[in-house]
Amino acid sequence: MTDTDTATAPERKRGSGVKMVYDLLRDEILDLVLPPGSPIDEVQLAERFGMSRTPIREALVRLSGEGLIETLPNRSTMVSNIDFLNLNTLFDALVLMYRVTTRLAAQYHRPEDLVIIRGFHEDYAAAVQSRDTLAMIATNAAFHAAIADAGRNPYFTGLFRRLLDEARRILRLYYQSYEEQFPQRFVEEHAEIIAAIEARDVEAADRIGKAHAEQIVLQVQKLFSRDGRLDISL
Amino acid sequence: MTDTDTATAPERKRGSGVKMVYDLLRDEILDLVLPPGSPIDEVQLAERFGMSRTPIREALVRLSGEGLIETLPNRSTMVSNIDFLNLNTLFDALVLMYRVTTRLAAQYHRPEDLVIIRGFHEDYAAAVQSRDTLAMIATNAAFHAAIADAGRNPYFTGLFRRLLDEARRILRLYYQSYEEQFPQRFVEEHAEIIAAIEARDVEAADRIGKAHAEQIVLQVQKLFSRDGRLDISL
DNA sequence: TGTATTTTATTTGTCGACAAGAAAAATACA
DNA sequence: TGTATTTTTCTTGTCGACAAATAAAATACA
Repeated sequence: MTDTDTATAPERKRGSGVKMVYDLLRDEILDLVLPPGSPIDEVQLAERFGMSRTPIREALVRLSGEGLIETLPNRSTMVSNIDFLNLNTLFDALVLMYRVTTRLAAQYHRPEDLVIIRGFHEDYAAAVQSRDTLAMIATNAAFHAAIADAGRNPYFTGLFRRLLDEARRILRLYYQSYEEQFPQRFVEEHAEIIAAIEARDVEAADRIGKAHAEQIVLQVQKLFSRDGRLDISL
Repeated sequence: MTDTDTATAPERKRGSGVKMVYDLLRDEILDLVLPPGSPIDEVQLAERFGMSRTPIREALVRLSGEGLIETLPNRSTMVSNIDFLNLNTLFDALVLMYRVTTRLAAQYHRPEDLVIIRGFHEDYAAAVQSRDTLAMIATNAAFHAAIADAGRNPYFTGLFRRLLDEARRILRLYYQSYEEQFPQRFVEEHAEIIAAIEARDVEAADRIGKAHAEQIVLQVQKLFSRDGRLDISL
């Protein structure tokens, strides 16, 4: 923690502090900068951001509502653990949401949606090219979230975003060990997905989306079953 | 607002206030005691519950996270409106979650789950018998939530609960106009669902769950809007 | 030395007060 | 009378301080 953080922020817009803290903590959690189990101290955060505990607390309540942190009453707050024992429930949900959102995108997308989707597609390809792991993970999530948006079902997109968040943490582990072969393949599959959506071919979108999701899940499952590791954190 | 509320609560366990306010407001919103658009005043609530604004605010942040209330920055907070224009997205999501959760329950339930499910089944039947509309709606949601729990996928149950909450508000409107014919039919369908789950007949559970959901949706849709349904095979 | 009890330390939960922002009301001005 | 501007009012957002709850440390006691 540096000292300059608090010094250079005497003025800031009313109401913006919560969002700033929320966004930053969220990213740090999802990128494993704050690994599962990390303690979250309100006073420390208040000093770091140069504000009182009240807005910090509000940000923490939000994060808690999304399951990213866990609070022991009267005692402590920490980054939620990754539940390796129930990874299959996450994968089940992910595969289904991949299917449904891709399917709905094929049905209901508008031309302008494809522009956005293609943008993230290129961002992802660029991240793969430059072997930027964190960017790969983030842009992949953004790509699929954009597809979900094009499907225009806020309930599905809401769940899907949460699942993609959780998956971000796991992919972060995955790519820490294997930084090489698969990403290029995913780029090609993404292109196929876009084509199916643009052609409004619902069944193809469903099929490819499912295959794509199962592809990823299988790779990750293979990794974890091989290592059999259940605890990585401190 | 009565005066006795504030007088009789000088002592209360630390940390319990938030949950109390959250639970009560949530119920009042879902039962339409607080109709969509109702203003939420922090000071008023603080006086009503005899506590400061801080715990009230935390409860409101939670409700906001679930989309039950909406906040205009620096200005006001109100109960979220029901989006009648996009009801079909809610119905799509509901039908799919009915299917998936019933299906998973048939696969993964344990004997003790059935006890709980049967309990809510009887509660619902009793509510129908006594024509208690609010109880019917609440126990119906509890029944299906219990089935989802038996399926043991926290991501699906999380979304499903939210959908059931939203549906509670709509059913409340529905039953205000039609208080008679359908509930008995739903009781019988619930019994069929239980039978399929107990027999671990996954396909039957899926099929009946889907039919049950579409049954309800169709009745409600007849009152509001219609079109473009989502229909996929698992 | 090992265990039970008291004390301290640390962190959270709650409070009352104040300031900022935005709408509503009041005023000025044509 | 109608419109622009100022003033007031009302609600939220933020703050610093204090109390409660719990864990850790220190002490008492066998």
